Amino acid sequence: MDEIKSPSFKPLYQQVKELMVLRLTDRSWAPGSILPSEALLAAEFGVSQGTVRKALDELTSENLLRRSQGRGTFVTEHTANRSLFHFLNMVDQNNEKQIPESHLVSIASGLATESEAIDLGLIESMNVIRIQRNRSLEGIPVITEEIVVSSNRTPGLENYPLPLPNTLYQLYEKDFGFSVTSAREWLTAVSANQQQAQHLNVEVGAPLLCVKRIAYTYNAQPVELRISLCHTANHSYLSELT
Amino acid sequence: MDEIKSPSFKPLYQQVKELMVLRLTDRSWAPGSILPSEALLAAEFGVSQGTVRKALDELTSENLLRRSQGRGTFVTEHTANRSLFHFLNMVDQNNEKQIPESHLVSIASGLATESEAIDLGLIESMNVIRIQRNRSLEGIPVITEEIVVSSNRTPGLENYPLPLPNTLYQLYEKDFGFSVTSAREWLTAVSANQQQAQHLNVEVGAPLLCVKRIAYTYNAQPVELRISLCHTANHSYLSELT
DNA sequence: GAGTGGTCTAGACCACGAA
DNA sequence: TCGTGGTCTAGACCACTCT
Repeated sequence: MDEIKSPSFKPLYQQVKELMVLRLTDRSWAPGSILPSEALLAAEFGVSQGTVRKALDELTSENLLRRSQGRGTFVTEHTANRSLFHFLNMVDQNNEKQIPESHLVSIASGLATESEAIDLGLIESMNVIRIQRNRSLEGIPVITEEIVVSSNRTPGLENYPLPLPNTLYQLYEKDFGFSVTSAREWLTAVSANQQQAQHLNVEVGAPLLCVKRIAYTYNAQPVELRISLCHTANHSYLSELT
Repeated sequence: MDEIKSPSFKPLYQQVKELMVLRLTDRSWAPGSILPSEALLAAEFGVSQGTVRKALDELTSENLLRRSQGRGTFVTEHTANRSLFHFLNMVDQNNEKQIPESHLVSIASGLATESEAIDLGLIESMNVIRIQRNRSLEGIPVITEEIVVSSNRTPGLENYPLPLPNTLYQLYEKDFGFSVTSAREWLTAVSANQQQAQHLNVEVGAPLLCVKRIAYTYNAQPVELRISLCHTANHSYLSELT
C-alpha cells in the first residue's frame, strides 16, 4: 500500500493555533487574562515548546495576544487606548492622534435594511440597533457617525444607562461578550447634507470624508457596521502601506 | 570588576538583519535576484541556520524579501503587479482592484517648495521633477495626480523618452537604482477646482478624495511625494485595520 | 531567586520545485 | 534525485519582572 502523500498537510503549530483561537472565541481565555506559560502549554498540547512559541508568535502578530518578557502572555483586551488609538486613524497636522469626546444623538432599534443585513451577515430583516453620535477632537466637532449592530449580539443596548461609554468596543467586550479584532474601511469623498453640515458646523455641500467600516471578531465574523463622516479641514486619515 | 550589564543588548538575528539590509541598500543583492541558501548564509555570517532564518523571516514580513519553498529566497522587485496592486488601494464596488491606464499631462523640473523640501527631506530649494498625469480605471478617469521627486535621484527624468511607463516605481528601480519599499498616505476630502474638475469630468466643487503619499526606500528615507485627487463615485479607498 | 518570555544552537525530517 | 525552504524537537543560556 502506498502511503498517503499529504493531501492536505497542515503544520502542527497551525493546529495548535486553531485550538488556541477556539479558547479565545469561547472565552475560556478571557480578554485581559494571563495564559499558562509556554512550558505548560507545550505539555498540555503534547508538542515542543518551539511549536507552541510559533503559534503564540503568530497570534501576537495578529494582535490577539500580547507578550511581555518576564511577565507572561496575555489576551489582548479593548482598553480605552487600544479602542481609541488602534481603531481610529484620524491625526492632526502634527501626525498625532487626539482623544475624541463622544456626544450621543440618538439610539434606537429597528429592522436591518438589505444592505445592512449583507454587511453584517444577517438573514433577512432581523433587528438591529442604530446609534448616532458626534465626536470632537480638541473641542471641535470632527466626526458624525451612525453605528449599526445586530440586536442579537447586543440585547437591550437601546436601554443601556446613559451616557454610553466613549469606547463602544470596550462595552461590547465587557457587557456583551464579543471582541472586535480587526476591521476594514472603505473611504470616499461626499458632500455634506443638511443634517451632517449642522452636526459638523460646516456649510451644506462642503466636502466630507466618508468612512464605512465593518468590524470583525475572531475568525472574521462581521459584528458592527459604522459610517463616519469626517470634517478634514484640520485632520486627516493616516494609512500606512508596507 | 563587574561585568557589563548589557547596556545595549542587540540580538544576533537583528545584527544579521541589518547587514542584510545593507546589502539590499547597496544593491549587492539586487531586486529580483536570488539569495544564497540559508546554510550558506549561516556559514558566511558565522551563526546558526535558525538565526539566519529569523532574520530572513522578518525581512520577508516587511516585504523586502520573498521566499518560496523548494526554490529559494528572492529580493522583492517592483513588478507591474506589485506596483499597481500593492501600492494602489482603490477598489471598485466589488472590492476588486482594476488595472489603471495613465495619461501624461506634463513633466518639468523646478525648484522645490518649502513644504516639498520638508516632505522629501531635501535641503532648501533643491531641484525637483514634477509629473502631472491622469489615471483611468475601466476607461473612466478616476485620478488626477502630481508626483514630485528630487532631481538628484532621477537625473534626466524630465527628458525621458515618452510615453512614461504606467508603473513609475519600476522605472525608479530599473533606471535610477532606488526601490520604493513602503509609504504613508494622508487622506482628506476636498472640493474639485476647475482644472481637477476638467481632468475628472466632474463639476467644479464636486467632492474629491485627496491622497497625499510619501514613499520611502530602505531605512525609511523619503524618495517621492505624490498628491492624488480621486473621483469616488464608483470606487473607494480600501484600508485594512488589524 | 524563581519564573517568564527571548535568543541561539544543532540536528532530524518533511514538502516543494526543478532538472 | 537533489537542493531549497518549512517544520519540529530538545536543550542551553540570557534578559526581564516580581517577590
